[in-house]
Amino acid sequence: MQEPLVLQQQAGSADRAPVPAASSRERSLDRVVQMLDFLHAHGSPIAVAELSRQLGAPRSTTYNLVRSLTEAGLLEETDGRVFFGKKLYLYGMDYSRENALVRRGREAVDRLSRETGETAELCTLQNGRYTIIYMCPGTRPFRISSAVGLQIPLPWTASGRLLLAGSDRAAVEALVPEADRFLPDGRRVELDDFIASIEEADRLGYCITSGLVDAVTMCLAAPVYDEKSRVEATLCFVVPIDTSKTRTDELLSRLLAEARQVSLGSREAQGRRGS
Amino acid sequence: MQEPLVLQQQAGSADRAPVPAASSRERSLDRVVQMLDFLHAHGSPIAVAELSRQLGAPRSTTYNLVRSLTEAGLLEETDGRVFFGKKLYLYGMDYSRENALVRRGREAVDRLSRETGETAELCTLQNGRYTIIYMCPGTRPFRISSAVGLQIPLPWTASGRLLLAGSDRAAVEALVPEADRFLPDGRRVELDDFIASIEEADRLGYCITSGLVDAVTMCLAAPVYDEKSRVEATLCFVVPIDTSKTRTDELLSRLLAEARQVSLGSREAQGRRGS
DNA sequence: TGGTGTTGTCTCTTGTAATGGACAAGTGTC
DNA sequence: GACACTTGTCCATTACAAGAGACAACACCA
Repeated sequence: MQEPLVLQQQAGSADRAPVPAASSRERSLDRVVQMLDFLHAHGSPIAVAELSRQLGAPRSTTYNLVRSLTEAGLLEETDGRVFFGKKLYLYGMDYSRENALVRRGREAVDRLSRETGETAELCTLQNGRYTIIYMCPGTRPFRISSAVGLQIPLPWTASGRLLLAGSDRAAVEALVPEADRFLPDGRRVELDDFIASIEEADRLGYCITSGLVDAVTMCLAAPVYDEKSRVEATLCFVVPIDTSKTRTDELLSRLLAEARQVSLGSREAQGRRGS
Repeated sequence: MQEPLVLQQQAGSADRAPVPAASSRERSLDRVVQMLDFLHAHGSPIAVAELSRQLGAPRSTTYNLVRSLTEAGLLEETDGRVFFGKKLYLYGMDYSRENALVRRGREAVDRLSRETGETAELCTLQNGRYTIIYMCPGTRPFRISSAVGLQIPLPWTASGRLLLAGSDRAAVEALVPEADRFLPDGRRVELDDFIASIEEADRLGYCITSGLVDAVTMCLAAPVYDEKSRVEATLCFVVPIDTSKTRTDELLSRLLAEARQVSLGSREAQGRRGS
C-alpha cells in the first residue's frame, strides 16, 4: 500500500513548485492538470467524489470538469469511477510515433533485447522519479520488476543515478523526497552515498547496481545525452544478480553502443534545427 | 496529401456536433480539446501561429493555452513547433494497462499474430473513423497498410462495416462524411451498397473485404461485443489478396474465437459491476 | 423509522481568464 | 532601406466559469 497524499503531491509538483495547496479560485486548466497527475499517480479508476476529496478541490468544480473531460473523451467513466480515456491513448501513440528520442530509444531497446535475450528498458526522469518509457521483456524466465509508465524512486535504480548527473546536492535533495530515500527492503540510502554514486556514474558514463530494487536483480544502465550533453534518458538491462562479469561486460558494451547511437539521434536533430 | 480542414472538423466534431465554428468566447477547456483533436488529426508538430489559424482561435488565447499545456508537460515544444508531450504518453500507457478491452484485445492480437504469422489488429470507432488501437505485424514480408492511432475512413475497411452494425441509414450518412466515401484509388462507395454490406456483416457476424485499401490487400474482421451486445471493437487480419479459401477459413475461425473471448471479457466485467 | 453520512445536481455571485487590439521584433521581397 | 507580412507578448475589459452552499436522492446502521 502506498501513501496517496504523498504521491499526489509529487505528481502535482510538476518540476519544482511545492504544490500550491489547491487554494482559492484555481484555473480550470490547473485543476485538470492536477486531476490527470493524480490519476496517473493513483494508477487506477477512482470515484469522482473521492477524486475531489483527494485533490482538495470543490465538489461542484470537480464534477463539472470530470463531465467536460468525459464528454471530450479524455476521461472515461466505468462503474461510477473515472480514469484516462481512449483519446489520451491515441495522443500517447502519436507522441511515441513522432518523438525522436522515444522512437529511436524503442528501436534500441528492441534490438538489445532481441540480441541478448535480456530485459531491456528505456527510462527517463518524470516528476522527480524514474519512469520506464518502454520495455522489452527478455526470453529468460525472470520476473519483471516493473511496468511501463510506473514511477519509481530514483535511489532504487542504476538509471536514477545517471539521470541525476550534473545535479548539485541541493537539487538532489529537492528532487528526491524523504520517502523515496528508503529501499523496498527498508534500508535507507544516505544522501552522501547517493550523491557519491551519482558522481561516479557520471564519471564512468554508466552505472551498475545490485540488489537494490530486490535481492535478486542487477541493473546496468547507460546514459542517453541530449544535444546539450545532458542526460535525458537511459537505456538499461535488468538481469539476475549472479550474472558473470564476462557477461555483464558484454552487455554493458552493447548497451553503451546503443546509448551512443540514440544520443547521436538527438545531436543530428539539433544539427537540422540549427541549419 | 490530406485536406487539413476536413480532418480538423472531423476531429473537432467529437461524435455529432458539426464543430461550433469556434465562435465568441469559448471555454478554455473546449479550446484545449479542439487543440488536442487538431494535433491528432494533423499528426505532427505544428507552429503555434499556424495552430491558432487552423483552429480559428484568437492568437493570444492560443499562445496562453499552449504555454500552460507545455508547462504542464501535456504538450512539448521542439524547434518552435508543438506536439503532444511525454505526460500524454504516460497517461496513454495507464489507459492501455487499465482498460479491459484494450488489455484483452492486445493479448488476443498478439496470440493471433504469433500463431498464424499474419498481421493482426485491434480496431475501434473514433471520431467517425476507423482507428487501429493495436497492431502486431506478421512474419510475412508484407507491407503494413497503416500505423497505430491513425484514422481511416470507414468504407475502406472490413472492420468499418462491422463497427457500423446497428446504425440506420441516417446515422451512417451523418457519421461518414462525403470525403470518406471515396476509396484510395478514387472509386466511390455508394451509400446503398455500403449500407447493404454493413447489414450483411452484421448478419454474418464477420466481414471480409478485398482490394479496398489497396489492390493487394484483403481484410478479415470479427466483431467484439460490449456487455449490451453492441459492436465496440473489431479484431482483424490483414493478408495478401491471393490468400487461399482454406487459409482464410482457418484464419477467420481463429479470429472469431478470439473475438468471442474478448467479448466475454466485457460480459464478465458487466457481471462483476452488476453484483 | 429516524438518524447520519455520502453522492450528485443546481443556482447564484464574483473573481478571473478569454479576447481584441496595440506593439515590438523579426523575415523576406522589391 | 522602405514596405508588407508574420510572430510572439502584453494590456484592459467584460463575459463567463469556479466555487460556496442548498438540496434531493440514496445508502447504511441502530
